[in-house]
Amino acid sequence: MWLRPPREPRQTLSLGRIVAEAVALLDEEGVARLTMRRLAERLGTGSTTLYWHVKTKDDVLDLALDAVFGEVPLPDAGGDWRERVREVIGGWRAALLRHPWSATILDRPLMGPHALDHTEALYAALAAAGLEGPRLKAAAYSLANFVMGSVIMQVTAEGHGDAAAFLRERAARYPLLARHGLDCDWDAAFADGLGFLLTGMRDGGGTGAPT
Amino acid sequence: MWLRPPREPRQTLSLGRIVAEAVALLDEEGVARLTMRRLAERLGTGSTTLYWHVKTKDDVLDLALDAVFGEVPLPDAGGDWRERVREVIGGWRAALLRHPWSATILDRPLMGPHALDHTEALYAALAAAGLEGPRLKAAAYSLANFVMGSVIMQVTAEGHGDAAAFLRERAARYPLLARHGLDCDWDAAFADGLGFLLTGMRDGGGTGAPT
DNA sequence: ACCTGAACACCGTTCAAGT
DNA sequence: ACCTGAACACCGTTCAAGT
Repeated sequence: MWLRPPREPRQTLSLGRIVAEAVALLDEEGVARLTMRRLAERLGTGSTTLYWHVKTKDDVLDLALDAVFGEVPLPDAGGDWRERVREVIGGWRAALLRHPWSATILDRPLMGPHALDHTEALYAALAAAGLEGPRLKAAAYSLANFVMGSVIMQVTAEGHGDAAAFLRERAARYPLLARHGLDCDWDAAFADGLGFLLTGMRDGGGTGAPT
Repeated sequence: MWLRPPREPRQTLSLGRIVAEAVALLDEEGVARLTMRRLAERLGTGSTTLYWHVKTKDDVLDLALDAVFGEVPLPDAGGDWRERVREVIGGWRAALLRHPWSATILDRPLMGPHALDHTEALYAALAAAGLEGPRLKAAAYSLANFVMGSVIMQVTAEGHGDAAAFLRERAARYPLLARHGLDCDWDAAFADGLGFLLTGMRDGGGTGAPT
């Protein structure tokens, strides 16, 4: 008895533990290192064991992404609707930027419980502003597209080398880009864009049909 | 001589041929099937041969994505600036939607010559509207984010099962989503959102600072 | 119900070698 | 300059088998 190795007090595996470890792995090592084998290793199991808890590696990614949305607190109702929208959308942005790998992973349905809770909250904030029908839908759609796009653009820009220097060398061909593409204040650009959308969806804009 | 196999009149390999074949492969078989081996097979070479023309598989993806931008005609200057912006942004959207795999690939720097030409054209259209400085930048940023987000959202929504039915079952928990998340008219939603942005960036919106 | 190991059919990439 | 083959160090996933 005493000579036997002291029976690893390792917690039993569970979906929750798998997802938490996946997020940690993604944070620490990046998306390319998320491997069923590597994940299992960090959990102290064989890779094939994961397949009892999860159907495929894609499941792990879906769950990890939803966990990011789970970090965002839901806004409380009431108050200025504009402020509430800024809170929801800003919350998404902050959470996604905290986990840059999520930008690489945004090309999958946001149908997890946390994502849905937040999307519903966004609709609620817009409905409180008096929007309804296709107009409400268009507003929610635009805002969601805008955040997703922002995060992806920022993460990829920050991740890949010195684009500014690259553009400066080509200032002759791309004068406007070279002048403005540099020294990004991402937060300000984001706030401005959000401002455009918010005032746009108040002041008509209607079906946006070309004239 | 006559008995020898008739010396494959196979065109010599070139970067152009590799990229064209990669786009065809992506269109026909999807992003998961883009493999250096599979690509080489379609080109009638060994997979390792590709590495003389290309440094890594990522290069192939970068080139394929830029080729998509290359399909979009550049807008001619002049005319209503709003119409011109709609032309550029709508052109991006159409081209990206024609190659749904591109949505999965948008998390990489859009620094290819075609992408840069179009981004410069977008800046030019906005500059023609009188925008300048950080305001111009914010406008371009918002528009680019919006298209990218739109394409990604639409492609993933269309690619993955019946989200509408899923939401209908959960109408109790997500009432607004269940009511509006269905029967999407993507084109209308896109046009509306673009309208929001265009009117927003004309009518002030300023730094979008919260009040 | 949960975990394991061996095995299958793949990957991207390197490199010495050929023409 | 361009192409080839063999080889390395990996992948996701299945499945029969164990407890």
